[in-house]
Amino acid sequence: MASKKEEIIKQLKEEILCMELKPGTIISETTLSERFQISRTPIRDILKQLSAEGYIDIYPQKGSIVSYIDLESVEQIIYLRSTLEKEIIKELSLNIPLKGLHELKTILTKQEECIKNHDSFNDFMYLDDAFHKNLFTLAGRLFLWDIIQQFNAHYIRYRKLNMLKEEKLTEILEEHQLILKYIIDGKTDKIEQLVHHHIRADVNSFYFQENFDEYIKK
Amino acid sequence: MASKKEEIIKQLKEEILCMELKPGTIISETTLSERFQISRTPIRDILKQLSAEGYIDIYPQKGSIVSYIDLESVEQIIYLRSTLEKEIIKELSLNIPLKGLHELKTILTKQEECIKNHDSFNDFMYLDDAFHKNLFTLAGRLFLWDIIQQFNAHYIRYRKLNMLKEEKLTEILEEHQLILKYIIDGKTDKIEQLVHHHIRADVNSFYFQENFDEYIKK
DNA sequence: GGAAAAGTTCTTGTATACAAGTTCTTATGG
DNA sequence: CCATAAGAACTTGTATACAAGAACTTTTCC
Repeated sequence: MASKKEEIIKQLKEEILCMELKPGTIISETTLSERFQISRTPIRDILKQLSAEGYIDIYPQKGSIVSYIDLESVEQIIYLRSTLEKEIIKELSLNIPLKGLHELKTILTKQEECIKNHDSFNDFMYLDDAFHKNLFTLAGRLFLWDIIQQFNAHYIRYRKLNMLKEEKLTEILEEHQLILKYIIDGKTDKIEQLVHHHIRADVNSFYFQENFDEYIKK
Repeated sequence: MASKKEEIIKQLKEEILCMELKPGTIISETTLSERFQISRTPIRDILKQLSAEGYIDIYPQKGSIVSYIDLESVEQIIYLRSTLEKEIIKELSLNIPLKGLHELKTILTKQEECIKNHDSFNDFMYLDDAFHKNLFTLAGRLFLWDIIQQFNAHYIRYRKLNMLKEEKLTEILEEHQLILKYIIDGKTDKIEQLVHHHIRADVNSFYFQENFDEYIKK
């Protein structure tokens, strides 16, 4: 029944990422075991894993809570991503397979439609992730993308709180298009600055979300 | 008794890293629970963690073995380190605190002595790690150093198998000294190439270790 | 009334019994 | 003799009982 555990983990991650389970919420082993009709032993395994990925904080012999968003983690992950993606995209600009270009274009087309149709922020951001993940994959660095995902709990929630205005989404899309253009044209020298700005862009627009502070780690 | 678990983890990690527990060795929960005089429940917690960090592979409902060295992981971690360190050292070359310079120099002095005294490979590599960790710390990126450490099980063992000749150690030391010189002189432009070579250097000398192949993941 | 201490009721941590699955051995039939 | 199937002896996975610790409530004493 490994799949049952996986199911529960997926479920809890979703609830935490979409802030249904708010930072600070007490996580009780017995409550969870009743909810999912499973004993405490596998629940403990699940909590260990969620803790390792930053979703919850375990206080030994006291209890666990949904982790508060740690701005330090967010900043470090942004730095990591921006540094790696600069390098990766530079490499792609020297040599990218045609099939890869096609996949990237397809994603950008979908993002355009997303904006036209006024789809949800989540749908757009799903495509944003797909675009960046594709870059890693094309460069043979999916391994590193997966590592980053394991430390993403804080970053994703942060981004969610900073819900972007529609004009911001357009900006993101335009930058994606520009990145792709630079890759195609082999304009290696211009990539560094653009990617640097692109990864950090959403950090600059976090002002209009209410009740922000109570979710942040002090 | 969280410290008891930590002790056991530390012990097992050591035995795996120094190849006392060879890749492919079967890890039995009951055997470990007898050896450490503790029940299977905490042992399972320990195995989960060792698995997450790549030290062992768990085959559900079958058993666990000490992981074979995965060359793919090694290559990816080297890429990650080299990319990050290029960036970090460039930043340090623009602005490094005096105290940091002193610490780095102290480490290099110890490495010199290490070579003079014909100390063990392990002692030298401990100082190598200390040097690089210090660079991360000075740049405010200890967070990222710690992430890398979590995926180091393959890299460390690989490096160990590639036991370096003494002249190679001298080369490493000289490169460290050069890195430090570039940082001090602010020669940002020269750093990239040097660090790139430095991180990848040990990859080029893996030819003279016997029985290498049986430890490698196919 | 307030403070400190004892006791109750939570929490998680550990040990163990049992269930379920895998592998190895043995036996049986062709 | 070999192949296949049945069963025994392992493995890990789960449930549960119990231990130990933390927090909260109540009581007792000043």
